[in-house]
Amino acid sequence: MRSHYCGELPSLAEGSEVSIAGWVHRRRDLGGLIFLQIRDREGIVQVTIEPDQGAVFEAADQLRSEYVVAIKGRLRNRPENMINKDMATGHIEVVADSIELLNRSETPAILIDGHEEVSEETRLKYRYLDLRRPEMAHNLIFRTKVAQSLRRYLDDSGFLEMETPILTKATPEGARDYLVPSRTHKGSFFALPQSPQLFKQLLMMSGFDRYYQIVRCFRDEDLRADRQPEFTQLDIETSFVDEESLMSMMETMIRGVYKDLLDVELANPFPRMSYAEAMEKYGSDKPDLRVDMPLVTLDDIMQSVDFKVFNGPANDDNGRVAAIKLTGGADKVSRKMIDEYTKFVGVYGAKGMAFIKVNDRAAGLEGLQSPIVKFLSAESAEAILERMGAESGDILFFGSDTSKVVADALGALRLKLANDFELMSSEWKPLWVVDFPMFEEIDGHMHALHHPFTSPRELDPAALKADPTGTVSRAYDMVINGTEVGGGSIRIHDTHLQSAVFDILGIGEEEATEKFGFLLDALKFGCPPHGGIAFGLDRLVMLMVEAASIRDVIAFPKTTTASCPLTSAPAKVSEAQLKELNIALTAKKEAE
RNA sequence: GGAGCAGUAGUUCAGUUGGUUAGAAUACCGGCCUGUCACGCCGGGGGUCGCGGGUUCGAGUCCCGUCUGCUCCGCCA
Repeated sequence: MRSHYCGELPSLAEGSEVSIAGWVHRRRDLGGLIFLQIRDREGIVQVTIEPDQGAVFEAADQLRSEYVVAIKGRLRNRPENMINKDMATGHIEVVADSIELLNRSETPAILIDGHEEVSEETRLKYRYLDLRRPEMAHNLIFRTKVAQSLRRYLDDSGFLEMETPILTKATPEGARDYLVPSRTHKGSFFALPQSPQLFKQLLMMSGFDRYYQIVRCFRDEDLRADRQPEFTQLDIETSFVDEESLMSMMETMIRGVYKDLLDVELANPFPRMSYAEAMEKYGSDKPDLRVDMPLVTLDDIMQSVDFKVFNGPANDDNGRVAAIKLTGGADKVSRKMIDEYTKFVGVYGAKGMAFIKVNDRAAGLEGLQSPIVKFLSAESAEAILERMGAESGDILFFGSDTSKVVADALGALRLKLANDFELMSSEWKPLWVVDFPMFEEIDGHMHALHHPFTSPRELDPAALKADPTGTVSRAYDMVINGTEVGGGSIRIHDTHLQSAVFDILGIGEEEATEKFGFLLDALKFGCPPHGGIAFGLDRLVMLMVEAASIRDVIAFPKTTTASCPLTSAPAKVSEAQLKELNIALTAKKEAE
């Protein structure tokens, strides 16, 4: 039996008897000596075998990369010989007394050393090998420790971990559903949950006033570096609380996780920012406060500038002119880079991007280098520079379009500039974004910014209907370093208010009854005031381990086309299976 | 649905204006080396250039289509 993981060995005294088990990470022969590096989930340790060790030497001589072994031996300190400081166990070695070969291995398809990059495709196809790599093992172990820390806090605070259905009902709003055909009800479908939202609200109505669940959620939408079709949420709901106490608890929980795992003290309390301020200053509802480069609105100055690109949006209620300042950027940003940044903001809908290099702040218009300077009067130029706090050597980038395009374009450019010029501070910057609008009007249709069960501040249904877009909701998002790690709200617990919200969203009475009748019914039977939050566990872990991709914190993730190269899922099913489900496929390719 | 990048040895990549037998590193196999740890040195094996079509005397290279991976926009209440 194994007595220790490799990673634990440095804490043991020299001469300790140890027995380890794992894979041959690497083998080195030097003359008659054999060096083995043995790897398990916790680390790597060197095992040394000398030629006069007889049977042990014979056993070691058979070993190849990725063979599985169990080794008994004694610890020996060898600090003078250890060159590789990266190996955590570098100053010790195990002198083997016995080596047992547990299994052989074919030549691995991918290199596990980690000193060479392997393509994503290969890594996913041989994921079980990829997960042997120390980096991936670390990420996944870290993930379970995050979950442990979260559970510990919630359990200690009286929360009940409860399960909710995976086979459930399709929701009319929100993301595309993954559907599962029903065999017993031919032609009907289950949907996999996008979140346990309604079930957790029903649990509140049942009196389980503190609920949580670490739960898989499913959304059939296109993937991103931080988005998978199935992902894990820490889902929480509580009764008889307001947003203050809930946010306070959740902060404490997240501060605890950072303290436990990274020994980092996050701000106490987290700062708050309104949605309006976040959009205004950062062009985003998840501002990254590590970067100090706010968007500055210039509408009032640009209204009178004789240049349609500026005065158009400046005079339009839905338009905006704003700028950001890259301090000392005039010399660093070449013409070519400006072209690249212009292309970059083009992706967000910006039709162009004006800039001003401030070569000599004292020289007025003469001191400015820019294609747009000819449209500016000395007074308006001075007003812009004054507003921006611009000094000699700075460069300004302008956005002038609809408010949305300006926010998206300059918001993204701000982060790109910070990355390109290494302006990100290394601190952790958490905050709450609050005061979200209840609704958003898109193409004449009302949309819930959060979800349709979020309570508005305005509790009178009639008043809400009179001015839906003017209403602020009781929602809150937790944002850390520009990543939305969690979001929630106080919910509606009044059946009339819930009906009014459905009505505003264009969900008629009939549809509301069909889709959410059970919720509207339940609200009538003594629903306590309640609210909750859901954290994206994958994103939280990703942020904490600084992973570039969500795939690096999930054991078996999907590719960009939502498939799994390891199992070849999704896959075709037999005619018999389809027949049983009463499903006929129509889109047959002629190639088949 | 759209844009960009990539696909060549087990792996990571190079491959010029279209031109002889497609290279390197690493991994693997054999040999040498008694303190290596990305060791070093010598030798060896290893290729459906993603797939299909086209242009051409000749295509890894040019053109068209298609598939796959990654990133972004749309989408993700």
